[in-house]
Amino acid sequence: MTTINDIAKMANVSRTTVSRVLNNNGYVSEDVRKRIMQIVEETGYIPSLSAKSLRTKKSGVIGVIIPRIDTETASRVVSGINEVVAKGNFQILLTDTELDKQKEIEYIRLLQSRHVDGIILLATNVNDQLIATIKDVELPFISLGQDLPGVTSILYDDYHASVDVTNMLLSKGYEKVAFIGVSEEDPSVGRLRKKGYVDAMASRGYNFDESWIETGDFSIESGYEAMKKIIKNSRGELPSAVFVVTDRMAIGAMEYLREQGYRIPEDMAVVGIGASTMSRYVTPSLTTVDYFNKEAGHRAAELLIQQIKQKKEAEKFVQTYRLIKRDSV
Amino acid sequence: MTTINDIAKMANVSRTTVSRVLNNNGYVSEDVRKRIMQIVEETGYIPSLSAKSLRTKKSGVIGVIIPRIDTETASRVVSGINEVVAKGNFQILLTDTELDKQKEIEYIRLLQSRHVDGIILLATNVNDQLIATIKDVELPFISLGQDLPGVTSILYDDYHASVDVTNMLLSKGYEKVAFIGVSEEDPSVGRLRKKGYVDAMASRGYNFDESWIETGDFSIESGYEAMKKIIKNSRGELPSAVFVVTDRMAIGAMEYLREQGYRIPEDMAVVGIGASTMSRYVTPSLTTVDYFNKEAGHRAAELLIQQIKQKKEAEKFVQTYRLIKRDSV
DNA sequence: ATTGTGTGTGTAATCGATTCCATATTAATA
DNA sequence: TATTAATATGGAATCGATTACACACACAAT
Repeated sequence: MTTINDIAKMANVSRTTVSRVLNNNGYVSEDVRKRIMQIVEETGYIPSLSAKSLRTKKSGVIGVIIPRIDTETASRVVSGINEVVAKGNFQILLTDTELDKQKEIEYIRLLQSRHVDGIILLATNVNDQLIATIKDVELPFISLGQDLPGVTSILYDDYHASVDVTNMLLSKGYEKVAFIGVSEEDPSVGRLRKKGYVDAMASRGYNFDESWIETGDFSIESGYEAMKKIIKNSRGELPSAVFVVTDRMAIGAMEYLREQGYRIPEDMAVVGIGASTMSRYVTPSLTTVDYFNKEAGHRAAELLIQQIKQKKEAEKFVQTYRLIKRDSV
Repeated sequence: MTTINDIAKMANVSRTTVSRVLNNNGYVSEDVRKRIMQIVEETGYIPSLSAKSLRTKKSGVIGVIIPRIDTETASRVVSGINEVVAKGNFQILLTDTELDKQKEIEYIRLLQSRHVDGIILLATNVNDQLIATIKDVELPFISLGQDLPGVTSILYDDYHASVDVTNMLLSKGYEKVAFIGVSEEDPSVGRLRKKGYVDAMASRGYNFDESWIETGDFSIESGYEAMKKIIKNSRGELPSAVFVVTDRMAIGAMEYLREQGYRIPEDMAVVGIGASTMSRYVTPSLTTVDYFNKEAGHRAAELLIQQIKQKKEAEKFVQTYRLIKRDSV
């Protein structure tokens, strides 16, 4: 590998001058600049970013921590992040926790040791150790999708989206709305979305059966199983609609209903959240909520880059959402 | 940030000794080792990987170049790669070309300057400049999905998969098989898959109309448009089946057929490639080919890590595939 | 003639690790 | 007892960049 010293020698100047040319600062005569640039071209020299990073404490890399890449939500977010950071000549160092909470913390440390300029975290849970670690690393930090105290967070409006969905169902005359959620360890998807449902039901004076509420684990299969349980448990009084907090689980639920010969939406309406590509192409097409994941990624990246440029107070941003009405309701 | 020097000072030893403890090599007394470890714990010290990388010429990072993250194929591959490299304590530096050929080359250079230990490339095209660049960087390198001369490549068996799909359709009595492909600039998806179709048709003695062949750009919409064109162009003699080289485009084609009131598969059978999640949940479920993308990712990562450990000659590996028969045929 | 300012370039310290080499102590072997 | 080997530690060079500081020169202003 050619180094800055090699270039300097070949151009008969000091490495300082070469550095000046490369970084476009300080005074350099046009003559020398040209000579150096030519040698750089010829040799195909590329500066070592490890060395640069060691010296400048900046890496041009931003760390992204996600629970799983192979979900549409995550890949959309990452795509959004990438579009923005690439413009700022940053790269993404991607880490995937595979839903392991402990790894969220480990990876924050790891990214710190790699001198990333900032971190975007898609957390699946919130706990004190996590918050403490984030504080401790003292890096520009964005939480996407979970409200982390003291940390700039970009939030989906889980509560209101959930209220809207439930109200929409109630308004359409589906009085008996079942619910498939996820573990309440996940404050956004688990707790808030459920709270929205519960509150909306209560405020409209509908009482609902506990047996209408089931929990899945984000997978299609778990949606299928949850639907099965709901049907099994509620013999006698079948719900007329089911609100599922993710599209994938909703697809699973639909699958079960289809298998059992229930018509959607005549026998049971189904609503999901996520606006997955699939939701549009299943039959019947699935009513869902678009969370604009890619835009959230954009936003996160923009905010992070701002923070990298100058430190800021923690802020909270709530993304808009949009109810997409389709044929499953 | 605490550095190795701080630790050394606190423990009253030289930084050499600290380094020995941290890297578990050379002789260190149990006494000193414990003392150092305790201080490391207390301070939460993490070694600077930039410094380490500068000195050792290894970064523990592997570069991944993909055409788009927000496709199921790519995210599965990345997930597969991640599962393997994470075990070896590597991280992924992700770059997304957004289908820009020139960026493939740029990113190889960039990753080189970041001292990645190796690169996995999901190329969309093959050209001399690309090959030359790969040769030039002299890094462990894996091409996934395209056969790059002189480069270790993991290949999907596009040709035979395509032959099989076509034969399967012909055997089932669909004699008039239309085809929706992509640009032949993409040797694997564009050229090989088409060749498989053409050869299979020819070898069975079926002649086919050029008007049955259309080209899309991987998007669902382009599949829709291609299907529309085929139907429009072939008035009089409608094909009885359509072989679409990606699931997404196949879904688009199905959408058009449904809209126009054609029954699938009675009026027109449809086959895709990719085994996307969607393919299973659309109605009718889509017959497709599973390319085992995640496993391909595993394989790529394993090979890369092997190559990082010791340089090897370029090899070619062909992945298996599996025809998944569903209701669209 | 002197001082100041804008240019242009180089010397050397620095970032935080690893590692070669030297040295000291202790234990084992001849 | 002398010699060798194993164990334990430190000094200093090194990786490849950036940057504070110093210096030299040209030209304008005083």
